[in-house]
Amino acid sequence: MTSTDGAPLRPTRQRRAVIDALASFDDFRSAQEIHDLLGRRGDPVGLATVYRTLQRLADAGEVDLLRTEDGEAIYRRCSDTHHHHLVCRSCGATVEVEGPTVERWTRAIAAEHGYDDVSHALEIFGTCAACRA
Amino acid sequence: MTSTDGAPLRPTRQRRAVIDALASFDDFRSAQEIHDLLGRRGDPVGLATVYRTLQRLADAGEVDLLRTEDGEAIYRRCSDTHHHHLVCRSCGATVEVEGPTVERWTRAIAAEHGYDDVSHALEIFGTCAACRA
DNA sequence: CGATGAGTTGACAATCGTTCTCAACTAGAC
DNA sequence: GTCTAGTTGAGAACGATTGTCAACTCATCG
Repeated sequence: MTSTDGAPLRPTRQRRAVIDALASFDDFRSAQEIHDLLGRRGDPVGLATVYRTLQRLADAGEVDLLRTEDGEAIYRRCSDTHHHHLVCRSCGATVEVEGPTVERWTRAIAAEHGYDDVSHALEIFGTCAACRA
Repeated sequence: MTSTDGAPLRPTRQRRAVIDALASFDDFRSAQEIHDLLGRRGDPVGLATVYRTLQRLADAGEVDLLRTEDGEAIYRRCSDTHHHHLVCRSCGATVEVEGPTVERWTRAIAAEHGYDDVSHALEIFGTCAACRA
């Protein structure tokens, strides 16, 4: 928990493998799915290591971490600017969206109630054009 | 999963106990905390029953279900209108907030990307006035 | 009142995602 | 090559949640 960050973070085969995997898909995947993917791909990485790596990346803000309805953690590489997700509830297709509107609104609402040091989590769910057909 | 709803839902001591417990606090609590609370209060209800009851209530929209950072489910009774939560990240104090701004924004963004049948989840975290001191 | 049957309960086992443990194993610095 | 701190993987451990199933509770009907 002491993300004192001083950690050097060595570039190992395993870390590279996980990062490569993340680069190979555009939707959110669970740690286990990524672990399986690596195994099938012939670049096996221990499950614990996958979890550890994903955790580090998430801490560093290099991947997004979401929770499915039943609390499972799912990951996806992401751009480093603050943004939200528009996720298709049937096929999982994800679009990163952003806009000052919500940012402003949440800050205002929080201030109004005396809350400080504000952050927020917003996910939008819908049915994408393809799935509607 | 077939929430055909036809279920009568008998008002038992246990169900009443859980509902009473929910009425006795204003922040989000985990199923286990509620289970403990009931035990201490001398109105013991089996853990499985607490989970089952909370689930039913959540399905019926009578309680809000949130996920903590580490994926644990936490519950709280709620008003039945659509709203969001402003949660103090240190003491858990919660304020229900709502406003047309976000609703409008999310719908617009979704439409812009061809997404239909939109819903969204927004939680705001911050430090409340009391905790800042 | 007693029989009946569907809904409900609770102790406990079972799942399943995730984290921990720890000895063996690097990657780089000297 | 030697050292040392960081890293890895197999498997155990954990913790929240769900499943199992026999006992129980109620409302209803005779």
